[in-house]
Amino acid sequence: MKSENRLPADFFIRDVLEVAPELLGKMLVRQFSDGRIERYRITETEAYRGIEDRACHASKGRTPRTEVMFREGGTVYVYLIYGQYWLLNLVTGPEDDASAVLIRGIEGFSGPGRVGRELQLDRSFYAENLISSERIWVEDGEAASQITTTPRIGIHYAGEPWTSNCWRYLINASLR
DNA sequence: GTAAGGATTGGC
DNA sequence: CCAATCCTTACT
Repeated sequence: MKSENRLPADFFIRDVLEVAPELLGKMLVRQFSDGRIERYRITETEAYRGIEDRACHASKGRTPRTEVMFREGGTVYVYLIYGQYWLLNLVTGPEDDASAVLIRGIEGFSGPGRVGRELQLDRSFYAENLISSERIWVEDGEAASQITTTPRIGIHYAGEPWTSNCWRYLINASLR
């Protein structure tokens, strides 16, 4: 019952530009340490596409931090930003395709830092397997009826065409 | 060892 | 628009 609707690995082992928009409307599920299970509808995502994408962390090479992005899709990539926020990414594509989707918003919580805070993420979630994990996974949900796209946020340093690519996806034009 | 900078947020 | 905050990375 619990995992009936859990998305399989195949969902994530595709081009990040397909996965990122399709994640809108899906349910991000978190089982906390006290056993409480919460489900959050995904409302905003961003695609980071491989080593050529200058906005993608993997463009700086395979380091201890980015290593998980090079793995097969279906795992978690978390990292600490500004020394205070854990940002949640879902790795996509086949092995050696260093792409991932940044979860920028879930229903009730707007902004990637707030998502990580609500989900109580920390470094122990690095490389967590979304297919087998007992504390975080993704379930199917009602597809988004309308999707808005814009350039990605906070990557001014990346240069063209990366700063202009509309790789940010939102439900119902729910801009913040 | 030291310094620079960041896929943010919140406040002015 | 700007500062807080502190870990990661790239140097000296």
